[in-house]
Amino acid sequence: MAPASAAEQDYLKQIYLLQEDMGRATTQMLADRLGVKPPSVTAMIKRLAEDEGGPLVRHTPYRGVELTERGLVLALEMLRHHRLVELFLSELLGVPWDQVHDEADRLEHVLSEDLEDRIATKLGNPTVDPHGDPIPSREGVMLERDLLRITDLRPGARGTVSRIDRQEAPVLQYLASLGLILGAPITVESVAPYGGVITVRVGSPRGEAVHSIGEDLARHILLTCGEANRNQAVREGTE
Amino acid sequence: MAPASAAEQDYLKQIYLLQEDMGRATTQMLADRLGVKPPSVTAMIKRLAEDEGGPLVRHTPYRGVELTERGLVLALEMLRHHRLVELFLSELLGVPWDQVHDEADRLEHVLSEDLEDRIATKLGNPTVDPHGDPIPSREGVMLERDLLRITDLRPGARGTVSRIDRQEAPVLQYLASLGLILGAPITVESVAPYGGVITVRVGSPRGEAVHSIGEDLARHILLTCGEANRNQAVREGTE
DNA sequence: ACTATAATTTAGACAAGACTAATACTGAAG
DNA sequence: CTTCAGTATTAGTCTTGTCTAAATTATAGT
Repeated sequence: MAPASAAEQDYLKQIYLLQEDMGRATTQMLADRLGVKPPSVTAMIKRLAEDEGGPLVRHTPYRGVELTERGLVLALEMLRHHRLVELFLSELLGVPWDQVHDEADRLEHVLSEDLEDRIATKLGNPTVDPHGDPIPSREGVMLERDLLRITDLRPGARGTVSRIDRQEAPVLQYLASLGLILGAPITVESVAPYGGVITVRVGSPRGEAVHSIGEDLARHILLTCGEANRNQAVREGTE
Repeated sequence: MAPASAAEQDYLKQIYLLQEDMGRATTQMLADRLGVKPPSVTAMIKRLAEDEGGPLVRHTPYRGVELTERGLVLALEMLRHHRLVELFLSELLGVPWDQVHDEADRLEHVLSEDLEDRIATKLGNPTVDPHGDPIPSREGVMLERDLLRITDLRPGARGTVSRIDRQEAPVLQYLASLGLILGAPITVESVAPYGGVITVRVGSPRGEAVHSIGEDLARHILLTCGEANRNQAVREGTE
């Protein structure tokens, strides 16, 4: 549909992800995530902003960048490719959890529409990937799920790990070693008042292991919580 | 093992293929196959010849180019990737046999060694791809098969289609429409003396359709022939 | 042996993407 | 209101891989 180089696709995807979880995308943040120096980002943004066939991003100098409608479509297409491939590798080839992300990062750019469709069909048109991240539909729509970050719960709250919003293999390995994998039931034991440390019990309500997790990491673990917990579980200040 | 860009990999693969089926690789032939102009080929050959870490090709100006040991290893690795992917797409995702080539051409460059292994294992370490082309082993060894080109048979000879040495989708579609697919039994009906046209009967010895095929195309259809046919089937001049 | 044609290579240009060094802007603290 | 630290941008360079136009070499035909 739209011809964009692999590099352009990477930038668009990353701008989308930053908008989603930081609220905005700055030159610096993009440089970090893409493993590139800031001037390279500025240069690419310029190219994306004056793409023949319409701008893919809107750039306010010194103020950051945001996707246009066209850019969003391409970003979501990449995200769909990426997450479908992750699930495909995991389900059909047994690639370990923590490795699918890196493989998918390379494969996503060379996936034809036809192959995308075949993979989606083979997997039964899935809506989430192996990390619990939502897979956009062909039309760019993602399933809304009512998830809460561990950091938004108060002690005593319980839930099931449903999404992990980090992709670095070592981080995922570490979490898995604590039993923090998709579907694991957990209970928040305590939240250190200023320390930024959260203690969770992993497994059945009264069994298993208890682990302390830094706030930075805990923020990326999302849970589904039963109705019971939902109302009073949210910390103040989150609204 | 060796870092080579996608473009370099394409050149090495194509040089290998040309050496294999033309005996040598010239600038022009490479330009045609790679969809590139001759000066680009010369430039790339120069780069391949003075690769840091040892030359990948040997170039005799105006005389063509050939792979070094190092270049051969890389070429075979690409060929393995390509053919494994073809089979994978065909077997596990039902991609039609005339399309797998083009998909594989893009995927071959982003396949990790780990993924290569997983695919090979999943497919039972296959030795031929959907076109009957041999898949090199991890060590770069290919199964030797005793195949004869249709053009090397004389009238009356019989055999089974076992390899088709063309990859263009329209050509493959055409052959399939004549029933010339892997495993089809055929009989050579006649060979026009100077015309370059060969007539074959497709299907059981006395049934089915008869088709005329140009020599250029027929040369790319390889057969397994029973012992009976083997000895006297070979045209003179082939040794 | 000589010459026309075809194939090859050289020369020089360009686009994509990245980098470093230098400059400009923003925002927070005094 | 000024200053300073941090972030962003510009300017200029490099590499990869491609192109066109021009020059060179090989080869086939007489």
